[in-house]
Amino acid sequence: MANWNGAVASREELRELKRRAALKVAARIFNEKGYHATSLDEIADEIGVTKTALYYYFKNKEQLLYECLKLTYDCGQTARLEAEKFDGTAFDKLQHLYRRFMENLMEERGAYTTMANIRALPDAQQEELLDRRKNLDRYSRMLIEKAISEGALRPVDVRITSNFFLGAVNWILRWHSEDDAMTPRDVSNHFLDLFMNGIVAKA
Amino acid sequence: MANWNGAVASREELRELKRRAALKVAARIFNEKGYHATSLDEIADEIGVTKTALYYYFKNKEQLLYECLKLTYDCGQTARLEAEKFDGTAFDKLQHLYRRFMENLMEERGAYTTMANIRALPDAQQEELLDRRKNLDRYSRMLIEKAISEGALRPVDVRITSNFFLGAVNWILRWHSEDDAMTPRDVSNHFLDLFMNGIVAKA
DNA sequence: CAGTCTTTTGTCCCATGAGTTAAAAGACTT
DNA sequence: AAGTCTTTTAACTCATGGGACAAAAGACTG
Repeated sequence: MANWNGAVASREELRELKRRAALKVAARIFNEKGYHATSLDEIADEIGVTKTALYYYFKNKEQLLYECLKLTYDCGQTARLEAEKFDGTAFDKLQHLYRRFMENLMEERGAYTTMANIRALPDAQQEELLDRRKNLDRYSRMLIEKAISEGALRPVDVRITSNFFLGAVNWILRWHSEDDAMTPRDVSNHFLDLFMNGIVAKA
Repeated sequence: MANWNGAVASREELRELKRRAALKVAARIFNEKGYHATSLDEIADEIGVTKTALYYYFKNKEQLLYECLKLTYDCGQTARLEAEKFDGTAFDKLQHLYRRFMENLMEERGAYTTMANIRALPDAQQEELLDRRKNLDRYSRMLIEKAISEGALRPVDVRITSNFFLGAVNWILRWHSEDDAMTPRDVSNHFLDLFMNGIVAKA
């Protein structure tokens, strides 16, 4: 009974689990202190191994950052893919896109490397990540435009509006912590409400 | 005619001018690459002097960052002070606060070190800057609260709302460049409109 | 133009931290 | 228990960059 599977992880599963754990720690410290200010020794210490052990799992420091950032960008990407599949008007899709995006960010908090400097990466990886962001932004603008032409939204400037909300969303992780009184759901609801309806009292 | 003043700068004025210029360059590079990834040699090179010359004007690298950040936080602070003096309802003051804040940020672009890591600074300076931010946030919340009780705003969650808009504003410098088609005025007008009225079409 | 500031430079020191290598410690197989 | 993987470690190299220092180059005064 070498391995009554499901309970015990295989070699490769174990490896993957350890990678994940390391990424989570790395992401947290990168965010607290910044990429360049964080030493591999520090990350390793926090995990409870030595620096060299990290090199067994990751090619180098850049790779570590790259994978952290990828996890972050996945939050937006999966939200986009979900919204695309979603059946409804552009207005519905827009809401879905941002709701899922916000919730992913707050839940996948381990990946919170939103603020780290992409420029630390080699050009190729930089471009890949920027492309993803661009896709999200493009999709967001497209939906806004469509929702306007459908009459659901008033004729706002698409670029400004998209940046407006993306900014507010990206900022969330700066003030919302894991143990916040408000759940991710609460926050995303409120944000959507503000985005859609503004704050002035209706006459 | 040692110095037909007004045309020629005095020693101290000259010194101040050079400090300013250095800060502007430093701020730009800190933002592009991050504080820790920027070497003093690099900043000095860009200015056209040697690293040691910088030490004549600034105590050390931290000081450089500190002063950059101070300039950034001044944008919010002056906006707050202006708003406080401003005569009008809480609603008017709120608009004024954010309008000036946004415009200051976009105009004083040289100080764009918003995103740099405050944690690189010694605790004392860190606290000082965080206090400033807190003051701005507190004032913003207070105005929102007052404007609600005055009936100008609907009863939104004050904390969420303040963070919502501060996020959108702080993000501006990530996408708005000096030579953008939209002037700071345009952007701030549009942002205020979005903030106040939201995007859904009125029935 | 000698003497005294102020500004800038060239050169050195030294800590930090990324990445390498070879060997040790576990784990799994037969 | 011997042999062969996989995982972790200790010890080293080496480039980078912050900061110190003393000397040089300008500028202003009498």
